Amino acid sequence: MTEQNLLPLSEVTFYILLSLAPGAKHGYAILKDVESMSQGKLRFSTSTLYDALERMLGQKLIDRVEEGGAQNGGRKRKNYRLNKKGSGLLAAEFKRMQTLLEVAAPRLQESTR
Amino acid sequence: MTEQNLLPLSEVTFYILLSLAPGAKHGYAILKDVESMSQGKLRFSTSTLYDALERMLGQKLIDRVEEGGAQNGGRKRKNYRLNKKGSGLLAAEFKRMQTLLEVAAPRLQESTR
DNA sequence: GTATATATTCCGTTCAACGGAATATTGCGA
DNA sequence: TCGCAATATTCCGTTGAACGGAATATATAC
Repeated sequence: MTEQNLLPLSEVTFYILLSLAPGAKHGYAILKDVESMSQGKLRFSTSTLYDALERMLGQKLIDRVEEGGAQNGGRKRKNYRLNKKGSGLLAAEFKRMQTLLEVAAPRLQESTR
Repeated sequence: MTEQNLLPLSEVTFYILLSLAPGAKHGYAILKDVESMSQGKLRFSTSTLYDALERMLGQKLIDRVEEGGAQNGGRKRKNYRLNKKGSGLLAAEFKRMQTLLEVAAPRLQESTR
């Protein structure tokens, strides 16, 4: 999987990476963070979020770091941390969007003339 | 279907709207246009393109305008034209991306510190 | 006329995204 | 300590966008 093949990022992937950029978080915290980042406009269902986290682990964009907490057999909160590949991909998507906006701007003018 | 529900646009939808902004085109011409717009980096399969065009017709983002050409019973080239809803949606997606970049920029800094 | 480029349609597969319910854990006030 | 709300994760089934690739049709050039 080259970086190019992963672009463009889906909205959920982009927001997860963005949410983890300042530091590790567990799933539910990401959910709330995205909600506030988007002024409540964006709300992913839990399945969408956790599906995406699993996928991103498989793609090696993020790492899971266990937290002390729940006892044996119980569920633990799982923390996720951006790794090098993940932050590189986030930066690449950022650039992709910037470039796209530059390409799009002059055409947008034409559509409203 | 409100405009919000259609956002974010998929890459193929965005590029189709963008390609039609300067004027009507038929499917294959859009395909070639997108290729050149992206300096050959982006190439949709024909099924992806024509699937998207059908969907966008259903969503009333574009209109089909028949062209003189092929005789009775044969296939005609079909031209597609951006309508008001389509160009509005393109503008909305443009703004969405701009806003997203603004939100993302400070976080990107943090991820590379 | 036949090869090549242009153009559209069709078929089957995969997988991200989703709603929503079920399950589990933590914190807190009465 | 009981119970309730908030926090947090997992599970299930469905849908539809995106895709590769083949088939089909038409136009153009030689």
